[in-house]
Amino acid sequence: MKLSQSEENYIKSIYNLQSKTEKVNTNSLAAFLDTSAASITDMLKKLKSKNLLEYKKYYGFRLNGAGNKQALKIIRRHRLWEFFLVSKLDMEWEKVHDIAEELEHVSSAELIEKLDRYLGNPKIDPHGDPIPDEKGVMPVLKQIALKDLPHKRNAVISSVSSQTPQMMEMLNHYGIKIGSPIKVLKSFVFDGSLQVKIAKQPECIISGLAAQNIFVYDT
Amino acid sequence: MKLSQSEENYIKSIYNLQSKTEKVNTNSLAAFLDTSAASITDMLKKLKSKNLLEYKKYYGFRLNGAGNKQALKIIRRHRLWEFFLVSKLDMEWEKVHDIAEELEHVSSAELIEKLDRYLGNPKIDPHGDPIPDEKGVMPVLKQIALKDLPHKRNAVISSVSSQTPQMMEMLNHYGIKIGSPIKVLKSFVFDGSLQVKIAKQPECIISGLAAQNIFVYDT
DNA sequence: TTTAATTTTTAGATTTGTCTAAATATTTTT
DNA sequence: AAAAATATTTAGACAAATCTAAAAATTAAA
Repeated sequence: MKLSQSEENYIKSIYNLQSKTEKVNTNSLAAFLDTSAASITDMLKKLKSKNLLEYKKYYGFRLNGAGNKQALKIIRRHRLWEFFLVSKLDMEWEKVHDIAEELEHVSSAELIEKLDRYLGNPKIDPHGDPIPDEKGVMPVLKQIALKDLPHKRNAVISSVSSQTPQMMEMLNHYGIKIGSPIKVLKSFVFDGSLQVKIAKQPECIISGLAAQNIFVYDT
Repeated sequence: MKLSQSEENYIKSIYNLQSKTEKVNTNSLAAFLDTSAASITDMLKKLKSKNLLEYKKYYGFRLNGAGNKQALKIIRRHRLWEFFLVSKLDMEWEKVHDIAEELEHVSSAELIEKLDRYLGNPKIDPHGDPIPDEKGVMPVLKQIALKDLPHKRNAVISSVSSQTPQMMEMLNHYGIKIGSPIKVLKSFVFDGSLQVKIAKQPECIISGLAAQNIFVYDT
């Protein structure tokens, strides 16, 4: 099924809202898309007629199986492009969203599968969000504290718990970014500090306290 | 200036037709875009109002300076993406046009400049067409017979003169494709044959006759 | 349980890009 | 140079996606 850019944007937005609330309602989607409630109603009719949506007037709506599948396809494209922009083109992860928003609508299946292979079948995007596979399955990623990551295991930084200026200063210094590949080389029992290798940067030491507040996906 | 996809497609098409005929006329553009003459007239008015076009009713039209600049920007994006698809994603050059047709409308300047750098500032796309630089200047590429290419010079295969099945068989065997990087390692005076290195493939020997019929851009 | 407030939908208009059919201009032919 | 053929433009309509304003349905409040 060939969808217009608008239809794709609506589907993706509904998917995102759905993951937070059970049923999505017109006004919240209107707010999310910064558009009028009337436009939402118009598009809902259209998506319903294409059998992507469960929708009863005045009762809210949610994607059905087919709609969810479409959403995952679009999200997959978006996140793969984000990964590309950061890891290959060296763009900053804060900036790639809007560009990926455009690239995601290029729908060639061959393109996306080759891009995926070229990128090494990444499991999470630069914002730390999981990338659905070619069948639309979200990878299940267990998030653990860096201090609990076994040695030599390839992992990816997923989040940081403390966002104090002091912490941020240190993260910046070590070039620690969401999505950066990381590996623990050695741990020191004395103070819990770790010797780690982050992305392409030289090895460095991270304190035990930092290692408790940095979380990674063990892939 | 932000242009719609349609506007960009018209501009690009006019540019292409212009390179063949002096003035473009309504019907030829309609045929080229597989659309009605009336649509052409509609869009011409729009492009004229945006000052991209010299257009006098019933007298044909052509892009002005600003229009040409826009066209070159779009062509640059198209050809860079084609290069990416072939050289990085390993797609076949016959298949990349349609995908590049979609990618070319993603207009972030930063994206394109970073893509260009990432690809190594290529000068020709996989079809052998030159890629305009970031200022919109088409590179001037001198095309010479492979037999006249100096040793060790980095060149790119641009065309083949003879397209007999026998020739094609040989080209396929050696993996010779338009756009492949090529370098002459050694030449044998006795029969004019050359030892060459093509793309990532192992070194091979090409006959003097073949070397007369294969043309390259000396970059 | 009526009234008030909120949410959602409908009605009708607008913009962009397209179309067909008719009108007009230009070019070619006789 | 008038008629015929061709090319181009205009007029009017249509579909997609949006909007505003008004109507209808639902929910909350008094």
